[in-house]
Amino acid sequence: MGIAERKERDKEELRERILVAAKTLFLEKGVEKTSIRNIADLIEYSPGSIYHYFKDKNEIFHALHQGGFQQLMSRMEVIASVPNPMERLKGMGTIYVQFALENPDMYDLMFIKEAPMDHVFNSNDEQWKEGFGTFNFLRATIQECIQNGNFRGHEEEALSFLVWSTVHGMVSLHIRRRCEVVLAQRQVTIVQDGLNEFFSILDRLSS
Amino acid sequence: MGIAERKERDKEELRERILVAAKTLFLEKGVEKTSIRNIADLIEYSPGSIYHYFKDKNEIFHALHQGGFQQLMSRMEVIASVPNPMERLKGMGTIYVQFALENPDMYDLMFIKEAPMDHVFNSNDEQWKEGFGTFNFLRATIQECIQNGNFRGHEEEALSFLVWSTVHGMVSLHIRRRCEVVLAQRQVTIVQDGLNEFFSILDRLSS
DNA sequence: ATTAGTTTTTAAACAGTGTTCATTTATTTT
DNA sequence: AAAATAAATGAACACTGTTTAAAAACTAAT
Repeated sequence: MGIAERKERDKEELRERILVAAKTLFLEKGVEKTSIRNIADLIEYSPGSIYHYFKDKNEIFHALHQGGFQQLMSRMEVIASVPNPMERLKGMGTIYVQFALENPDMYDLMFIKEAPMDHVFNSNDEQWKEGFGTFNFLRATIQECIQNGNFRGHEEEALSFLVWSTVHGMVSLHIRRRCEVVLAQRQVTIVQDGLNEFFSILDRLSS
Repeated sequence: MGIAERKERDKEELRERILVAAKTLFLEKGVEKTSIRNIADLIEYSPGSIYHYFKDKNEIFHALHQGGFQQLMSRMEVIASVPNPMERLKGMGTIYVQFALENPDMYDLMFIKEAPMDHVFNSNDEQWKEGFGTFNFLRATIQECIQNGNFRGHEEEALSFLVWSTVHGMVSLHIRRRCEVVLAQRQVTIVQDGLNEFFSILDRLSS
């Protein structure tokens, strides 16, 4: 009676092949410019067969980004043990920007794309709870900074939002290609340079 | 010989009607999901006729994009006369956030929406100097701040990008509703609170 | 007023898209 | 081997941006 199991494995394997092909093409030409036919061509199946494994194109992308928040969170956990909260805060910024620039499509879906947020909030969505966790990690770190005497006079939640906004602003302007118009000659380094300016400001605030 | 002038006016009027229809649909359903046929239907012309007034769909977006920058720029010009560059910088932040929150759809179109940026970048001459204008105004103000002894050790362009990113980050997280889940109880005030935290930091950097 | 010339508008066509579905093909169970 | 089930197909539908030859509308000259 191992046949059903083998079929289940086969089905899962094809599902995985679709995801791998989709991810390859998404990263290569972008999500919008990748067609179902492109994916089907790459795995040498008919376009229709893909709809046996995924409801629509969105579900393919959804499946791909599913681990997005988990990935980001697990990256953050690497520096959770850094004792100095200011150093940890800067490390978080670096990791956040790195994650966004290395996975622009994922980041786009997680933080930029127009999405039915009500639905995300209502359904016990694992992904956003992870996002909630990431923000709480930031907030806890900033609270520690305040307790250590940094950011005197600042309010923890609003400051956390400001810090989040700063790194989000830089990477989202980059991802949505708004730097190109205004910073043509240094669009490659501008996010890193901006982040360094930010760190420089943080240092000045803590001394 | 007023015929040529009248025809010119008629042509300009239809061009304007196309832009109004396009703006309506872009803000309503997004650039990507608005088709030339949608625009043509709304103004009760054939799809092909639109190509007599605009080279392609990108050029329609470009025209609207440009108009948005002019609006923002004219708001900025109101405080161009403020002598203290630090005060002017804060005023610019206030105006920027105000513009974004009062015209979220237009802001979305200008700074967040997935849109063909190649066209904006490639168009030469005076037109994209307008788009440049707002950022250059920011850069000039920050340069003045540096000359006045503020932001010592900072690089003008990267710092300008950082400041832009900060305000953009706050309003874009708000517009794309990423605050709601994480800051459920103060989503109305969080952008203003974050901006005040930012101003507080700027003040601390200048003293 | 008629003709000629110019401009504007149109409809059809091309090559592409996401998605659906009846039909065919392959596999498993009886 | 036959019946039942599952999977894959390819054609079709309704779209998309864009091009283009033909038609219509309008102006200018005779």
